[in-house]
This record gives sequence, structure tokens and C-alpha cells, in this order.
Amino acid sequence: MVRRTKEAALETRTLILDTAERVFEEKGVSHTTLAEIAKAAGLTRGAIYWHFKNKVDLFQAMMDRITLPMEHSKASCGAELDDPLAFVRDCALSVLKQITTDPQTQRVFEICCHKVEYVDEMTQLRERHIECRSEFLSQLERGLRLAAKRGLISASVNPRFAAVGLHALVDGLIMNWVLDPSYFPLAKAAAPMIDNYLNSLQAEPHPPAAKKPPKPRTRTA
Amino acid sequence: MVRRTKEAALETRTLILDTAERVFEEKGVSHTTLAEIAKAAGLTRGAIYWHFKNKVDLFQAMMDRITLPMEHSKASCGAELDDPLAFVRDCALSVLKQITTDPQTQRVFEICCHKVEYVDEMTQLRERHIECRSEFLSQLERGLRLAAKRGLISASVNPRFAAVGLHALVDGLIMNWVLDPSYFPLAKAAAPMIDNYLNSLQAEPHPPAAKKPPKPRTRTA
DNA sequence: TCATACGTACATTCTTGTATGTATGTAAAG
DNA sequence: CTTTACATACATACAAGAATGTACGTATGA
Repeated sequence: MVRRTKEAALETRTLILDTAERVFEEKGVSHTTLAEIAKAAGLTRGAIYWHFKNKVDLFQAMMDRITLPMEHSKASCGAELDDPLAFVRDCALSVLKQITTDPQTQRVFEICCHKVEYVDEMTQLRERHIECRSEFLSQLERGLRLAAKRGLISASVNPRFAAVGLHALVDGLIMNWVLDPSYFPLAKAAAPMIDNYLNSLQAEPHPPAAKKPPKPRTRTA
Repeated sequence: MVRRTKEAALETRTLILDTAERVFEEKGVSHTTLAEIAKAAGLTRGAIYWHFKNKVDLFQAMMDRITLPMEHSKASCGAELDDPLAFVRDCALSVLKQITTDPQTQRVFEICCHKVEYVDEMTQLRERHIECRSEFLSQLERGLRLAAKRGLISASVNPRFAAVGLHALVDGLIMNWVLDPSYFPLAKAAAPMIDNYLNSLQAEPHPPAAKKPPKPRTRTA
């Protein structure tokens, strides 16, 4: 079963990536051997070593299929000028939408959240994640700052921290849903939750919800 | 250098756990060999195998030092009756406080967030995490439900979803701060952010912040 | 004297990287 | 249009190291 044409080779490459995705999710990246991936794909290690330098290279390629499109999609945007809050809302909901609708995104998120250790060469992936977060945050902050300037949100909110909070909310929702999709219906609850957060930015600050807490208490996250 | 007394043996055990914490954080759990831990502790694998069954057992013991106290601290509580919102606020802030003040908690969080793969025997740790989350959520939901009954928050909010959102916010703040503590000053920003979220529950719902988004957009988290 | 608390030695089992084999597509030469 | 030569796309085989679990040795405290 030797494939020779360009297209067939690319099919093989894709098959390896798809298979790696499944095996990585099942066994974890570092507990997965290239022999396992090869066997699951009906190939041998030789095929994998032909298309990829080693396991890390294969993993990066697998990640790139998801992250590269996400990073490139931020090119064309000036829409925040029309309605800054709608822009911010759209930013938050679009990523939630992709997670809840695309199974491949779900698998890859599950892998990079719970099935890989960020050490050695994997640390660059972590730094890339940080960079992405930084850009995403800038988007939100820009929108919120514009909204503040136009009086769409309360003047008392710090756009930077509001953006950090919104991102934390989105991130937390994703993380907890990936951890267990039966936890709550993310697809349906996403929009109201985001809207609720954005509403809180429009409201004038209330008196603090609580006075000095009587005694510190410890809880688990 | 052979230690014999009970106390000395317990010291050795603690030394192993402390060392494992450091090495796990540096190299990742599955890339760390017991020989490395032993060497870093000035011992041999024999000592580790005496105190622990294997690497997984050692890891569990290391986790228990943090998680067991957190789980047991939920025993005595009826304080939510006085001021439910203060109770909720306290729940959220106490866990944030522990993370920002205790270096050991920071290390262990860093490990279980980015330096371990949840497969095989590690999956039970994941399920335990889910259980903890569930109980934490129940605490929040109970408090919010009580607050709703007393008219302390808007009747239009769903206590369950409000609790999920608050937990997602706390979780997201922790995750993003652990990922890079220089990202934002969690210790100082925590309280205002939580208060802002709780305020949003008191406010009557505004008209939606945005009408139909013009076109879907994709962003990275 | 016996259980404890380790250190040491060994056999076995993966896993990796690489070297090598091989069959097919492809393109230039005749 | 064939033949020849080379690159492609894999499969196979091999060597080397690393990690694990266990068996065993040993010295000390009770």
C-alpha cells in the first residue's frame, strides 16, 4: 500500500494529523508513541518520520491547523467604529461559537488544556498562547475604550481591567465547559452571560455588595 | 546518611514531596524520572519507592497537601445566612487570596494546570477537580438563591447561571494569572472585579448591549 | 532480634533515531 | 513512445539509551 502521487501523500499527511489528534486526546501527548499513531493510522513510523521531524513537530503541525486560521482571521477589522460594544460582544461570542460548534476545535482544546505538558520545546507554544491572548485583549480594550469615550459604558470602569475581566470570563467558561461539556449548556448560555457582563459595565457603581468579610474562608476552585 | 527515627523518616518524606514539586514544575510530570527527583533530594530511588508506590502515588500525595486542606475547610459554614452576598464575595475572594499569597499553592496550580496530562490514573484527579467545582458552585448558587429571595439581587438573574459565571470569572482570572503573573496585578484587581460582577447582578437588565452582530468574526482566546 | 528506612544492583521493557530497503511516479533523453 | 535515471513516499531493521519495578543488601533504632 504505497502511495506515490502528491495528492496521495498529502492525504497521508492529513491522515497522520487526524489520527494524532485522536490518539493524543486519548493517551496524552507524552504518553503517546509514534508507533501507536502509526498503527492507529494503518501506517508505520517511517511514514511519520517522512512527513514530520519528530513528535514535537507533528504536534505543532496539528496545533497549527487550528491556531493559524484563528490568528489570521484578525486581519480585517474596522467594524469596531460603528458600534464598539457590539464589536466587543462579537469578539467574545465568536470564539465561544467556534468552540461549541466545531468538534475538531473541541478536541484540540481538550488536548492543549489537559493532555500536554508545557515544557522544553512546548514552552514556545505557551508563549504563543500568551501573545494571542495579548492581541485578543487589545481588541477588547480598544473597543471598550472607544465605548467609554462615547459614553456607552460607565466612566468609572477601567477599560483595561474590564477587558481582562471579560477575557477571564470567556476563558473560564471555555475551560470549564471543555472540562465537562455536560456542566452547563455553553451554546445557549454564552450570549446572556456575556451580555450580563457588558451590562454591568453600563451600570453606575453600586455601594460595595458587602462590608468587611467577618473572617477569611478558604475554598477550592 | 541513613535516617532511622520516625521523625527523620517523615522529614525525608516531606523532602521528597517538596523536591518533587520543584522538579515537576520544571520538567513536567511525565518527563520527570524518579531518579531525577531522588538525585535532586540527595537520595536514591530506593527512598522514594519506600515512601510511595510509584510516581503517580507520589504525585497524588503532593496534590493532597494542597487539595485536602481546601476540601476540608468547607465544613463549618452557616455564615451565608447573615449576608448572602458577602458570603458569595468571601467565597470567591478567599480562593483568589490563597493563590496570590501562598507560593506552594502557586507551584501546585502551575503543575496541575500546565505540567501534567490527565490520562490513565490521572483522570481520577480530574474527576475530583470536577467534584470540587460542583461543591464550590453549590455554595455560590445557594448564596445567590438566598440573595434573590431577599431581593438583594435582581429577580431576573438565574442563580445557577450567575454562579457558573462567577466561577468562570474566578477560574479564568486564576488561570490567566498563573499563566503569567505579570499579566495583571491579581492581588489588587481581584476585589474590584468580583464586586463589579456582583453589582451586575443587582442591576436591572439593560436593553441588550448590541443588536444583531453584522457578521460573525473569529478570534483566538 | 526484628522491623524500619533506606541504598544498590539487575533484568526487562519501551522508545527513539537512523540507516537501509523498495516500489512507484516523473521527467529527460533517445 | 520507450527507456533510463532519479526523487518521492513510504516500510523495515537495528542499535543504543533510558526508565521502571523488584530483589537484595545493610545499618540502625526499638
